[in-house]
Amino acid sequence: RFKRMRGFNVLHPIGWDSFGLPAENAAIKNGIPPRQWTNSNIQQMKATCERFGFSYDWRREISSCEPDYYRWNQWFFLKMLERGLAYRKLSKVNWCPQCQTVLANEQVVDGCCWRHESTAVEIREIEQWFWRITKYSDELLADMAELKEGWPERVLVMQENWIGKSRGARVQFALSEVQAAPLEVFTTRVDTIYGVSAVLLSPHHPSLSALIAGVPGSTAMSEQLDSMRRVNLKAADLATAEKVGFFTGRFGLNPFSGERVPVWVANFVLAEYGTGAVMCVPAHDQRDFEFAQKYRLPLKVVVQPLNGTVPRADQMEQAFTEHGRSVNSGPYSGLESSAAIEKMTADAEAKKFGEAETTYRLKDWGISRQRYWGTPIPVVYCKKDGVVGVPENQLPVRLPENVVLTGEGKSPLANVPDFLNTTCPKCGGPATRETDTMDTFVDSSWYFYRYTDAHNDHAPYDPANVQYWFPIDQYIGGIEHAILHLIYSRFFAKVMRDLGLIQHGEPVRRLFSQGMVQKGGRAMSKSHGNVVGADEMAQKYGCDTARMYTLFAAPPAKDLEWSEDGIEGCSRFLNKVYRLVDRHAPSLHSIDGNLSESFDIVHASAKEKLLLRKAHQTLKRVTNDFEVRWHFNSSIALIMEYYNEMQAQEPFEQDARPEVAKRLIELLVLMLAPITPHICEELWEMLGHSGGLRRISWPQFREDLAKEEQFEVVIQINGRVRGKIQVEDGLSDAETKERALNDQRIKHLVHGSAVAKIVVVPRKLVNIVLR
RNA sequence: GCCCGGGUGGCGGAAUGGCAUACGCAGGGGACUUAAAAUCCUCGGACCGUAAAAGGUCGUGCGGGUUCGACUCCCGCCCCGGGCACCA
Repeated sequence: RFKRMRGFNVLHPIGWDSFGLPAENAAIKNGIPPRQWTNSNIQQMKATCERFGFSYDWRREISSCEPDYYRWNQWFFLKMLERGLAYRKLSKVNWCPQCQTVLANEQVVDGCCWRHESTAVEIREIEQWFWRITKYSDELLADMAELKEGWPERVLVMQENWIGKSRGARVQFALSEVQAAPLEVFTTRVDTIYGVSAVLLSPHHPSLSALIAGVPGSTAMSEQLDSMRRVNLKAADLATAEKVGFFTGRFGLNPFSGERVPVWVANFVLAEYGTGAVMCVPAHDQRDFEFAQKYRLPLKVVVQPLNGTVPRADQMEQAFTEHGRSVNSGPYSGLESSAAIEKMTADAEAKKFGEAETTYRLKDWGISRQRYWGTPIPVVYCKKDGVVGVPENQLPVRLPENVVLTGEGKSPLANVPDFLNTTCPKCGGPATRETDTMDTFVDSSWYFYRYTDAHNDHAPYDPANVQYWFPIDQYIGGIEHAILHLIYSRFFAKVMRDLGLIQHGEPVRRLFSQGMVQKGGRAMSKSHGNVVGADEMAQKYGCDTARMYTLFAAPPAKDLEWSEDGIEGCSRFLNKVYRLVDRHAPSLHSIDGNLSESFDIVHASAKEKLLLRKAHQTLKRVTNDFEVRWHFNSSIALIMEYYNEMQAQEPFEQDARPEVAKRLIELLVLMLAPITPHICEELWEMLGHSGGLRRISWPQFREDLAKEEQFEVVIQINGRVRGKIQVEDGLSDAETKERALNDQRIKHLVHGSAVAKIVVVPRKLVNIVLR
């Protein structure tokens, strides 16, 4: 509303992210079909939005569970399939036994489901569809430079960590006694390789069983391996779990030094990162240090601090992990760490036992869900042609209704023969449909583009519309979206750009992370069951009061423990404003309150001056609070102060011309209009205006009206306030100083002391520093 | 462990190096009223001081620093919230 008053063409849309598990679970619990349950919720929420006057553009309303929306999810899927961005593979997945479905990596929190905080995620092997978000890892990282201005730093940091780029080298350790492919390790500190005491393998390392076969004691080792693999701790516990390992009986050869080093299995080596094998350098890695201490592996110092001495191996209490200078490192001794890394990597490449490599923590996005209430994946399986995408002209693949929902670990769609059995688009022979549905984060990854063209039935949107509106000027959302939704959306924009649909690569220019509203110390949410109904508040106090109070309670960036203490104050205030207007409206009804550009405050009465100044000073700060700072609570406080001043000057119409009196009241109403639109419409009409506030501009701030003639200057002695004087504008520093020193009380206090210095801040303060 | 936020009256919070506690809530006192509601006026950081004033000292998580002057900037801690976490 404020931006519209400022003359902007504002697109303020609304839509319903309406697919997903909660609807399905509620349907199972209550015996209502998900669509019915979902749509009745939408009706209710829509009524609330309308009641509160949120001024959404309802012509652009969308709902992701409708075929006219989700067909475009399917369309994007097919585009990705064509381009090799969608692929299917048997993979270990996170499985939530409560949800009975797969979770994306992003949906696993502390080793548990993001919805079921106490349910540990299991690992299962299932055929899954993936989207190749990792193809964009570098770009997702690099383009964050564009977002530095408009995005909160913490969100960027979280995304950067999530992508987790690290540069290093992959180095081969040949096995010394067996005929087998060399072990490959990934390291970011190849400069420490002369300090290697062992090669450590993950318990899940693929060549492990072949490696230990035939080694004495291999049966015991297999048992030990089995138990290590079974341990399925929460990620958080994993980080603090005790380090355990055993020697495999095999040896590898350090390609740089030629040294023979033992190969160990260690529980803390991650299988899914790098190569699943690392080099163990106890002197320069804290984890290796702890492991080596426990198993008495040798410790060899190969890096020393730049301005220190070589620490004695037997006196080290922890690993020295920083960069420094190489020592005991053959031909590389004496090089600084970064130079050593560069040279050793180059040499490894030249001698073909290693190469530079960059790894990422980001993994491809698994989008298959074994549940009903989502977008069907538009693929059929044919005995002859294999995996075949559904042709575009057959979209949407409709989600069948009247399906028996079981909530058990496979998609209910597999039990719907009419859906399941189809013909192959290629050969016309019998085929079956994919029965998994898409992760609902697909729905929310591109929905905002649809707002520009919500009813297009031959494309997700007309690129020309997107060209006009995008990138989004201002996106608002909770911090919980920092990684999941906001990284998927950025990925989607890049895919759409590569499809030639859009010109830009970043969908959101400015992001505002609002605080979470809490109740009883937890985020207010349906799943916690601690939601305070907005309708009840509106019922009791009116929706303008409710709107005002939610803005007044705290700045929007802040988390807020919800309480309705204080809403009475907003209610009282709006009543006072109403009475003020009601009091003056009859006499001012037919007056033109538009002060001309040439209106000169010099000729105004004292009361006119006082109130016009207050009004325009308020206007200046309120405008800034709305536009720049987003501190709606303090803008409301300012408007209250302005009202208080008007109230204190009553009856001001006696000392103010009617057009001035009217303008003063109009300014109050206009500043409140974005906050409490309904009452302001009424007040505006009472003041004699027809046609409503719809096309009324935000009032123009006038410096000349806001300007003070007199200023209160604080007099300090040694930084403590000791007096105040009134000075007129334009008084020189010297004169201000003079006046301050002539003040009776100051004279008295300064008397007899030596003045070391006097600081004058024009129109504000004089500080007299006594020695 | 690392990275972000945050810590101000009884409460929500204000103050972008210049009068700390604006605005509002709750509370005390008063006016109006037969009474209540509503409304209006008024007082509220702590301590010392005073018959009451006037004054004074301390005070924005703790300890230092920079500055004429610090809630604000710098350094070091503590506590709370969030994120990442055996990523080699």
